[in-house]
Amino acid sequence: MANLSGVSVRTLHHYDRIGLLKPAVRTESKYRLYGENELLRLQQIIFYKEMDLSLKEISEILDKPGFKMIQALKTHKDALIAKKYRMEQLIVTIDKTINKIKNNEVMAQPEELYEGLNKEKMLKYRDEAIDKFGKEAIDHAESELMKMSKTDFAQLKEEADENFRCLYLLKEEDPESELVQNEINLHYQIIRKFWGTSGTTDKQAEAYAGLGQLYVTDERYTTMEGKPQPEFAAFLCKAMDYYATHHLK
Amino acid sequence: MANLSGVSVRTLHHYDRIGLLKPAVRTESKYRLYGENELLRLQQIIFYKEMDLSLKEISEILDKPGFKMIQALKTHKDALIAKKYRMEQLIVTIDKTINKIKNNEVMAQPEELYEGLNKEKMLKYRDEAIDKFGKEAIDHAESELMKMSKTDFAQLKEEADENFRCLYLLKEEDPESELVQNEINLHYQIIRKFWGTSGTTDKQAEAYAGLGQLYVTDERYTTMEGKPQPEFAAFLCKAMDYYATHHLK
DNA sequence: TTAGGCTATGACGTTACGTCATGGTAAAAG
DNA sequence: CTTTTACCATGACGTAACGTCATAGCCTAA
Repeated sequence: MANLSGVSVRTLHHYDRIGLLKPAVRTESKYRLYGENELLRLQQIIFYKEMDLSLKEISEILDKPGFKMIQALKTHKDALIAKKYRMEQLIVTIDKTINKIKNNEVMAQPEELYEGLNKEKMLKYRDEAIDKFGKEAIDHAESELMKMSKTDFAQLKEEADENFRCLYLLKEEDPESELVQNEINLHYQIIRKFWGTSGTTDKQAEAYAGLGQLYVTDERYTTMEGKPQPEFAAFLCKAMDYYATHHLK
Repeated sequence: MANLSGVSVRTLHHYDRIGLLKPAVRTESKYRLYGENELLRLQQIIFYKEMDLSLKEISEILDKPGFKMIQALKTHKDALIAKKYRMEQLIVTIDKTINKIKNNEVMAQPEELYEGLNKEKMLKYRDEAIDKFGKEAIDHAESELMKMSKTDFAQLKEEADENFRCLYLLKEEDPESELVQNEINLHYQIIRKFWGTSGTTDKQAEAYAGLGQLYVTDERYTTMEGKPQPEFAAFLCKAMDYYATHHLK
């Protein structure tokens, strides 16, 4: 049986033990003898294993017919798509890391963290943020930022600026429209990078909505070309609040 | 430390035990106290974990600098690419399977196996093949085929025919040229689907070369539009033999 | 009869922790 | 000063799917 199918003897033992594939008969000397039915079942098992299903899932599929099976396969397909996506992300990240090492870019120093930004302003923002979100969160965020290289940081800042410009252009749209919400989602992802990803999801949701309030109450954060934009601030606040309540659990 | 970093206390215990991350000090009551250095190291660990590296790999990377690290990352990247590719294949397979189930295509019955082909001829071929490659291989091949649905089988047949036509068009080329060898490789893959994938690689190589001989000695297999093509048969034989000796170990 | 080759069972190893269970500690509450 | 509350530590078992011995029985050809 093992030779015919290509699986190991140990594997057959294992399948026997867990009840996935029992031998047709057991001789008096305890030898496992398999028949044609067992071979066919084994081949099904191998097939589903190739599709990365767990043995538990396989036995559920093999012992039930039709509809359930499609459901299981679809679920599994989604999982595979997610995995594939993850692989892609990781590949990109690795490439970036390799480049960083090659360029001898070391982790940024704390002093450089706010480089390129108005230092005073940032420190004020920092204090305010500590009040709003707690010292732990900010400490965490800073340690996250410190792990980034200069180019990474510059890129993140660029992304954030671009995103902000996009949102500004959408300020006449419905804050709850898909268009706006997509951009808000991007905003949230970027902000998360500044914060790091600590805290539970609902705490994060709360904090994110809170950040929206911050935009409204402090026009410094919604000033375009020197001019305060209170309506834009209100728009942002609505969009962020909607996002927090509807997309962050 | 656990709160700051987001990992569990158990995880810290684990890292301590395996020596990946030791606390800075241990109080008299055995409490683990971590300092800033440990926090930074932990964040590195988390970073590499996100990249799907094993803890062993991480400790190797963190305890050695520069070049080795790039090497490790590249190796890992290749692995990720392979995984991603695998995911893609699996997704396609699952889709096909779902479609098959939806179309209520059951596994083909043995009688239908040679449907569309000249039955007599096929049975003769079958006997001959059993002589050549042994009963086991043919039995296995048939059970493989039986697992296929009708459309699958038709598709495989179509692929085989197309491949055969291509090879015929290449009959004036050098049998060892890359062009021909690529098509021969495809031919081998298709033949393998008929055979299943049982047996060791060298046995398969032997059998594949033997199949070439079969083409030469029996013109039935290289008859185009009713006319035997002995030169084409010889060409095929050379190409297959070269492929078997050079690409099949 | 014996050696070679196959089989069975049992148990430990692998990865990266999760999840108890038991018991000690530290600091706040009473 | 004691209790409560909230952490902390160690130890051990569980997970998925077998691989890898170790020990011992079985079958068959020479």
